[in-house]
Amino acid sequence: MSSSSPTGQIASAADIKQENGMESASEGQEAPREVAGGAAAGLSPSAPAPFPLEPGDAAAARVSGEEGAVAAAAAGAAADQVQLHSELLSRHHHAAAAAAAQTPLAFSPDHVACVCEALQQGGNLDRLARFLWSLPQSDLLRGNESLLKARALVAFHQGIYPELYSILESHSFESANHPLLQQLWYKARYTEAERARGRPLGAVDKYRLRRKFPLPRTIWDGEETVYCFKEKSRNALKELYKQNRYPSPAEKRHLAKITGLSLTQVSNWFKNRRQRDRNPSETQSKSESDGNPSTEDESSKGHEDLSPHPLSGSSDGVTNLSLSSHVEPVYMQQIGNAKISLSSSGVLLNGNLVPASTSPVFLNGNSFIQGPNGVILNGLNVGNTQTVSLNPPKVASNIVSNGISMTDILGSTSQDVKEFKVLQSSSTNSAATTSYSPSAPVSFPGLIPSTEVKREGIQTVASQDGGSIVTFTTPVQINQYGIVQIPNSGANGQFLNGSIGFSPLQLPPASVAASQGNISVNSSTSDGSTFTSESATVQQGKVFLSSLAPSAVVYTVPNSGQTIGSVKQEGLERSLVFSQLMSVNQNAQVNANLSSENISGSGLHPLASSLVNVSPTHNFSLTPPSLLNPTELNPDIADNQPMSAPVASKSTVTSVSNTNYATLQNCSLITGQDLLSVPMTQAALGEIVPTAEDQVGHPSPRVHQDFVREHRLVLQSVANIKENFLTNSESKATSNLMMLDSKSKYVLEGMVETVCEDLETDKKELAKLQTVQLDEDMQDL
DNA sequence: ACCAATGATTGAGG
DNA sequence: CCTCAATCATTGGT
Repeated sequence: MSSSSPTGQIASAADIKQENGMESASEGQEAPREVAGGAAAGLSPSAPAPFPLEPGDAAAARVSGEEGAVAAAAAGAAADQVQLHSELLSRHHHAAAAAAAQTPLAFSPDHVACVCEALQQGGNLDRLARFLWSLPQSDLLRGNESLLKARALVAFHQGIYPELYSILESHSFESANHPLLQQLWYKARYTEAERARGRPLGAVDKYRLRRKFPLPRTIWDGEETVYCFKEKSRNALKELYKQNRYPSPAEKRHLAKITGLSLTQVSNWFKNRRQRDRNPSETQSKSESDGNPSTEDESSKGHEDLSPHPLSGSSDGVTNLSLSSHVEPVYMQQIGNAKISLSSSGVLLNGNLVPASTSPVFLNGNSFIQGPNGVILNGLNVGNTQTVSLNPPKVASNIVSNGISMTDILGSTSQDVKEFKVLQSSSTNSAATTSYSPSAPVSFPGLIPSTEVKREGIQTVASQDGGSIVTFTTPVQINQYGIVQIPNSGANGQFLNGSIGFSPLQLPPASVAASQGNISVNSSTSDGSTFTSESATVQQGKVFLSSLAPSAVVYTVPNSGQTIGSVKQEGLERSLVFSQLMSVNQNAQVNANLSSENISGSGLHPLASSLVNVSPTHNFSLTPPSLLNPTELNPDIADNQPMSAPVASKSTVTSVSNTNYATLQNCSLITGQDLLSVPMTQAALGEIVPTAEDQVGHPSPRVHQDFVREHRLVLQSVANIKENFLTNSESKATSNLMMLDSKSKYVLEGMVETVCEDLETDKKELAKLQTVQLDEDMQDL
């Protein structure tokens, strides 16, 4: 092209502003876009918003900066290649010599890269072009990213767009280069279109082009965005908004940090959100929050004032979780690029960000499962517009989150600021832990980037009802919010494996599984040093509580008194809802209360309502305060007293004293209709209730008390269980089994990972873990 | 092309 | 610097 166009031309600030309505947010947007992992780009074409343009245009400006010196020097040298050459050679002649051996040119790839970068920085594309021309087609340089980038720049500069596209699509560039390359990509498209059209493009035209030519994954992380914000960011914002419409600056900062958005964006978001909530008339929005316009947080709005929630007071941040009982609008939180919708009977598990705040509020609510046949929250809430508030368990001051001292995280506590820090106390500093970077900041509690966790394998799960076996062919994934997505393939409910990771400071992870009247609640927690997980499942009116970990919190909801619209499904015979949160302390007891009504009515088996009551003798620091705010449920039970609900007459209760903690595996398996299986790996628990043994036997697997430190062990165990499950189920063709499959392990990982703030690192680490796990699975199979 | 949703901007007020 | 109200611009759907 005309040499007159400087690098900056790629996108002038003004230009950019026009192209990007959110230009002011560019700083913030840039990051998010880079980070994410990708999910099927194909599904959602939504390309990231117009890039931030910093890089491109900034180049010129930046020249004067730190890099300026280098760039200038290099550019100058470029003017005299020979000189530069000799300089470089003299300085690195060893490497250069090596390179020289193969090519006529005495540049080592590093040198070339250096020069390319320098020229790019200097904006001297013509010289860069000449320099590139002078380079040999050395294999050594072939994969060099700097060189490729330079070539792309030159191609753009010269208007050779096909080549530009080719370059951009042929090499996976580092995320650091994405913004610039994305600009090139789009700008080239615009230019092409403009030429073809013979007139300047309007904003809409450019938008169409962006949609038409989505960025190749080589220069885009694939993170899906909606209106420029990533879903996860949006969810995080929503979560906080539910609790506090007026976040403090600290909260905003933290939110900005975890969402990757800029502070301005966060502020704008809240501002807009408030405004739009205020006058719904003008712009009814809010609908999107949970996919369910009708319910959603409207409730909160309705009765809540606009003032920020105290969050510390007795009210402790109230999270309003409202689930719609509507049959059709099954909402599934969108994760990554995959949009999975559940069928009417589907179960939805939506784990949202669970903010851990230093203030006494921990909501792990927000996660819910919604479906015509049942609504389940991370163990929290069920039913329409129920308000659930949980008090955070008190945590010992010495809690460390994977290496991060609480103090750091809680530093702002005094300000009554809810910091979203997630603490992962489990496996504290255990060096054994394979892979996660302890120091990494946490982005979302117990979550794993969806892309990381996504599992494509086919999950076979037998549904209870009708004994039909449902196979999941769709990927199940857990996203950063700990959301477990399980595509619901049929009319019959499926089970969900929960185990949504909560940070230790938060409520114990509770996950729920439900299928046609079956609910399983799986929660895991840790008490600083012990990582445990419990699970409770209800199937066909049965409840399985496999183990209680210290600090475990369990909710129970006697169905009897409660009218939980969403939970009581038509087709659902017996539904169990845990509405009551109980805190478990030393003598923690968890009682699941099943309403006989539900159970009996459906002609369940005797075992129909079986409970496992576990009382860990373990002493943990978490104190009572973690309760479910019963206000709407059972006011009388509202206190931190461990509550034991009356056991339904028909229910069988098994109680187990666990001196230690339960392992995750306990909850990995849920047996079929007549079975109650509560595999306890702990010796103490050992012989638990193998009710119907013909069922999957229990894998009892090797449970390691210290599995806490060895995630892999745990994972492996899970794998084994899975295997067993499969085996058994096969033998019993029709066996109705429910299993919390391997997904749980991901959850586990996620919990561990929670501590990591550095997504990049997380991903890598996770990938490793996952790989290991997969390998193990493969072997097992 | 139309429209709704949503992020950003602007100006006023505190 | 923050919030609010009004409004603009982009995005996403149809």
